[in-house]
Amino acid sequence: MMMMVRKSKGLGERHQRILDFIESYQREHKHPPSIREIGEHCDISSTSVVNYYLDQLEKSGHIERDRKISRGMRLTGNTPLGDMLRIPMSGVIQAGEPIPIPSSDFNTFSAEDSIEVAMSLMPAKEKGKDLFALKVQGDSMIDAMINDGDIVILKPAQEARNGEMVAVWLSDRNETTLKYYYKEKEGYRLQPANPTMKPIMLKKTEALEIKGKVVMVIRKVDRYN
Amino acid sequence: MMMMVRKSKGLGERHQRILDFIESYQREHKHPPSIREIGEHCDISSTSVVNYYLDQLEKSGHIERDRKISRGMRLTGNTPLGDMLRIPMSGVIQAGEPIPIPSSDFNTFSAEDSIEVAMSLMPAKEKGKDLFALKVQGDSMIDAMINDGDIVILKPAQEARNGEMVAVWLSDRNETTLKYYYKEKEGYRLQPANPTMKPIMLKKTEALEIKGKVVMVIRKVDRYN
DNA sequence: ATGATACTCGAACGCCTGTTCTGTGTCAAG
DNA sequence: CTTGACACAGAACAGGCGTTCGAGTATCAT
Repeated sequence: MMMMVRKSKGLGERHQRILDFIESYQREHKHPPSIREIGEHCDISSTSVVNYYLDQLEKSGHIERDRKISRGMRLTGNTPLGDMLRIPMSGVIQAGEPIPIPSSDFNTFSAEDSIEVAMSLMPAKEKGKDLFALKVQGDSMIDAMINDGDIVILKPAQEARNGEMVAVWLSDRNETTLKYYYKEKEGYRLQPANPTMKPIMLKKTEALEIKGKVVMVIRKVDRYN
Repeated sequence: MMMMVRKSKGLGERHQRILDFIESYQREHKHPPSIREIGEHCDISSTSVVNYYLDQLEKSGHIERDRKISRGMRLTGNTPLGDMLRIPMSGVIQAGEPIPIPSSDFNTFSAEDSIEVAMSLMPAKEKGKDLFALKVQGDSMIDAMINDGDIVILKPAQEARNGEMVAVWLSDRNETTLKYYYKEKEGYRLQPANPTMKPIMLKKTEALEIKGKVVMVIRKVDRYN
C-alpha cells in the first residue's frame, strides 16, 4: 500500500484539492457541488470521507456549511463569487520612493489588505489575477490627476505601448511617477494626464524603468465625514 | 372564490413576491430557497404552482435555473450577492449643463446602464441605495482632479457640511462644478481638490444649488488599448 | 505487542426536493 | 354555451443528497 502523507497541522493535499474543486465548480455552475461530486473529482470513493474532510475544513474555518441542505457549503474569507476581483494592496506609492511590487509568493488565503472590485468595472482583458493596488501618498501625483489617498490599480509590466499610462521609476531623478507613455524617435515623452501640464521629455540615455500599467484609479471621497 | 388579478404581461404580484423572497432568503441563508420554502412564504400551497411561476420567471429572464439541482436558482441581471452595489448611470456631467438627477421611479429590473461596486469599497454609511453615477464629459473638472471619462458616484443632497465634496449648480455662472464645500461667514468657499488651484468665493446672495455629495470617483484607464 | 490516532471504504437509511399528472375554478373569445 | 388558455391545488413518484454506522488499514508513541 502507498504511503500517506501526514499533516496533522494545516491543510493536507486532499484539503487543498477539495477547496480548489469547490471554487472551480462554483465558478462554473454558479452553485456549490454535492458531496458525491466532490468525491468523484477528488478521487474519494466514499461520501463519508468527503464529509470527514468537509468537517475539518469547517472547523478550520475554510468553509461554512449548512448541514442537511443540499450543496450547502461555501468558501469563507474570500467570497470568490465569480464576478468580484480581489486585488491585494501591496503598499503605498509616492514620488520619492520606488514602487513596492508585490512578492510573487502565492499565498492563497492571506487576504489581508485587499480591495474588491467588480469584474464588470474592469477594462478589457485586465481581469487577470496579477493585478495589485497601491495607495497614493502625498500630492506628488496631481499632474496625473491623482490625489492624496487615491487608490491606483496596476498590472505589472516592464514595457508599454504608446498611449498607455504607466508607473515609471526615473532613477536619474530618483522619482516615481505616473504618466502616459510615448516612445519617440529622440527618446521618451511622459505626458501628464492633466492636459494643462507639460510633458516630461527624456533622452534615450536617461534611465526609465517601467514598473506597471495603470488599470484603474479609485478615489473614495469620505474624508471629513 | 376570490378574484385573481390577471396580468398576462409583465410581472404579477406573485412573481414579484417570489423574486423578493428569493433575494431576501439568499441574503439570509447564503443559498437559494427550495420550491417548498418559496411556497410557504408566498402563500402558495402547491409545489407545482411555484414551479409554474419559476418557469415563467426563467423564460422572462429574471432568474436562471439548474433543473434537477436542489435550490438551483439564482437571480439574473443584478447579481445581488449581498456585497455588490448596483448603481445606475443616469447620464453625463459637464460644466455647461445641470446634473441629471435620476428620476425616482422605482424600476426594479431595468438595470440597463449601471455600474457595480463592491460594498467593501464604499465609504462609511453610503451604502444606501439612492446613489447614482455620472460620466464626466470634458475637461472642465480638472481642477477637481477629475478627468474626461471618469465616473463619479453621487448621493443626492440639498445641503452639505463643511469639507464635503459636492456637486453644485451655479445658476449665476450657468455652470456645474465639483468642489469641496465650506460655508463661511461672508458666503461660501468652493475649494478645488487640486491643492495648487484657488478656491471660488461666493457671496451669500449668489445662487448655489447643491445637487449631491461626491462619494467616489472611478477612472478606468483603458483608453488607447 | 498494544493501543491510540488518523484515514478510508462501502452500504444502508431516510429526508429533501424537483417533477409530473390529474382535477378544478375563472374568464374572455367565438 | 362551448372552448381553451390561465391560474391553482394536491398527491404521488423517483432520484439526489447528507448522515450514520460498522469495519478495515496505516503510522506512531508507549
